[in-house]
Amino acid sequence: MKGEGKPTINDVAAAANVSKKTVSRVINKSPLLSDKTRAKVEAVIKDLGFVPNLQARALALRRNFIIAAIHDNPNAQFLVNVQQGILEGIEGSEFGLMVQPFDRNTEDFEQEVRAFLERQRPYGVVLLPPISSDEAIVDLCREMGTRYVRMSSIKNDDEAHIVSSNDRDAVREATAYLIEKGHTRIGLIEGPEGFTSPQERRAGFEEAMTAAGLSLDPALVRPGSYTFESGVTAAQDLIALDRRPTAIFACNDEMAIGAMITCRRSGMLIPEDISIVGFDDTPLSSHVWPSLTTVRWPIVEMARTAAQKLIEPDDVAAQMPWMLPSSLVERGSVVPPK
Amino acid sequence: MKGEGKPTINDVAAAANVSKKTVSRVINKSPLLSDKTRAKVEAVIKDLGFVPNLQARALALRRNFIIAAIHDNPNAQFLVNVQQGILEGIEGSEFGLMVQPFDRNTEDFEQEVRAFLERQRPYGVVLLPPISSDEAIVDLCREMGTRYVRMSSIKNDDEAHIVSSNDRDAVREATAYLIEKGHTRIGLIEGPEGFTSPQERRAGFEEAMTAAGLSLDPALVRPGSYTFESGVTAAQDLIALDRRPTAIFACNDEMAIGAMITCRRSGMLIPEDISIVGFDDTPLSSHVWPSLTTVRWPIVEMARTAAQKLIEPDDVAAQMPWMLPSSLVERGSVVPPK
DNA sequence: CAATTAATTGACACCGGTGCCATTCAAGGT
DNA sequence: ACCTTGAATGGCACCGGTGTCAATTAATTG
Repeated sequence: MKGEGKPTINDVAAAANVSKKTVSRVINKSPLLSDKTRAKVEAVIKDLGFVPNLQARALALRRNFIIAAIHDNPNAQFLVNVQQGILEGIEGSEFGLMVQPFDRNTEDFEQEVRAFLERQRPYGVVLLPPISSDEAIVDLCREMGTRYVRMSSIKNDDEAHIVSSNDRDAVREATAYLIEKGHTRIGLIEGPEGFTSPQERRAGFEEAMTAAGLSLDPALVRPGSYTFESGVTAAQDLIALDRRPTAIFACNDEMAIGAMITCRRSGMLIPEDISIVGFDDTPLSSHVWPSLTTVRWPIVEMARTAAQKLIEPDDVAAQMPWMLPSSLVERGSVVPPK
Repeated sequence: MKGEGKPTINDVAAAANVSKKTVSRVINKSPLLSDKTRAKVEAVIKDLGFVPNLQARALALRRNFIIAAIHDNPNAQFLVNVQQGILEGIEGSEFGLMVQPFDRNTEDFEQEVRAFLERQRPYGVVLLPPISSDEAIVDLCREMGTRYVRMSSIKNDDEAHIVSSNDRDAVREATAYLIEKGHTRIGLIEGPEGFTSPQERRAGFEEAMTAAGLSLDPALVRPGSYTFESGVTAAQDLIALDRRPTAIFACNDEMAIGAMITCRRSGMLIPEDISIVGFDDTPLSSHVWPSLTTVRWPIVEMARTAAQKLIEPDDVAAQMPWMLPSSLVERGSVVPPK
């Protein structure tokens, strides 16, 4: 083991006077190995500063030590939180995190994903919403034998490869909180159609209203698209009503802040004249004035769990929780109605 | 090439009736190959859907097809922009993007970086600020023979491994813009000490003031730490002065918005009573009211350039630009003073 | 104590490519 | 026509690990 380069398994084997296979067993924590040999080899490994070459292992094992986060243009804060969570999940392991966005609007979107998976052969992939609800991609993972976990808001099939948040419960709780404060005319700004998460949020809202014996006035339910502008538009509609709502629940923070600014611009005081609740707990929500009461998605926890499920064996992964709780973050944008 | 698994170079070689080495030459675009053979092999590759195994190549070439972004807790938007840039830079290549944050405050920070580099052996790393100014990490890369590019705001030595933005020019331009509008008493909210980028920004500010024959009133220069709160504090100081500034230049958007909110809360109108300019062009800056005039860092371009420099040969990389222009984004927070 | 059986360890091919050098073959020089 | 030279390919070891199965050694049993 003279030379310049990093020591290899052969150097270790020679120095410890054992076969390379035995060294391999040590670094793989194989149980069929005498404690004496293990100790001897470990000492040599430490002494030489040996680090197993992941590329060689990847070749032999046919799987790379990489977890890939596959996404389609989610917002920055979300993406960063997911990355943080995944990194927490793989911390202490040998895995690395690879990030790969795709544009679902291109013709050969599926081909691109396939090409990526074939090239980098990640050990597992975390599918971020909204891509996580694309069944074609899930099929692709299955077909290629790539482990995957979907981040989503509901468990839409019986498979184990999913982590979710209980948006519905959280929104029910948030709405109940408004009702408890005394609000009865509550506006709802919805999310974009065709996705499960806005549906769940709306369902939670309805459940809370129904449970409290309140009727659902269709005039108080406005469409939205998760954008600031759509929050503005929806809020303009709501405050133009004869009987304005005394509170608004917006299905995400951006719309909530759009609504907040719109209300204020038309002379209303927040929260005195109208209470507002958002969803997501973006950094924005604590920077606005008054700070926004909102629901916090357990994004980091979900991502961490997803990553852990990927690197654990199937039987262990199946034991792990798949639904993590969202929680209400009380700030300054809610008071009882006048 | 019956079987289940993906076709390998051997399958291609057999089907094309050439040696695997020849196939290797084709996929490496080697020039010493007859066009006829190349065409034949390429047809077979396409026919079989052969994708070279990057892990095997990584082993043989001793370098992984991965570009790693190494950072220490930068903000979310910045991080995402960098990722986007790097991904643009490696688009069309076989490279993947790996993201790895480190905590510079831990004892064995350097060891962690080393362990990461030894394990994953990325082909190249992009060092994000503020980690990019850590010479120990740069030395580590050099020692390990890992290619690297530093994202930073000035070129502090004669090496080629750097991409920057010309903060100084941009701030000079932005300040000149304020002066041109008629402002003469301009407040400056600085960035944290000990980093090069705030120094450059301040220098640009001073250059513009000097060039316009304006003196630099020390009372108008307030410290800041790039946080919302520090912007609030600095603005409180500035508007408490007997002769208030008619404009404020904040070294980043967060502080600018902190200043904006502080001014408004003490009854001033923006921009009528005071003009404000920020730096960074965060999404926030177009969401506040009035929208913030700011300087846009060429983050995406810098990251793209950095990635391209990594995957190109040295002589090509040396030809690429290393300083990209920041630019002033005119919005609604600046008008001439009353 | 010999015969089994279980626990350790080693030999060797193989994962799928690339580097180095030998070989083949057509073209150019004399 | 013979020798030289260069272009186009092939052969084979090697990158640094792992899987399979055989070999060796230790422990157990009748």
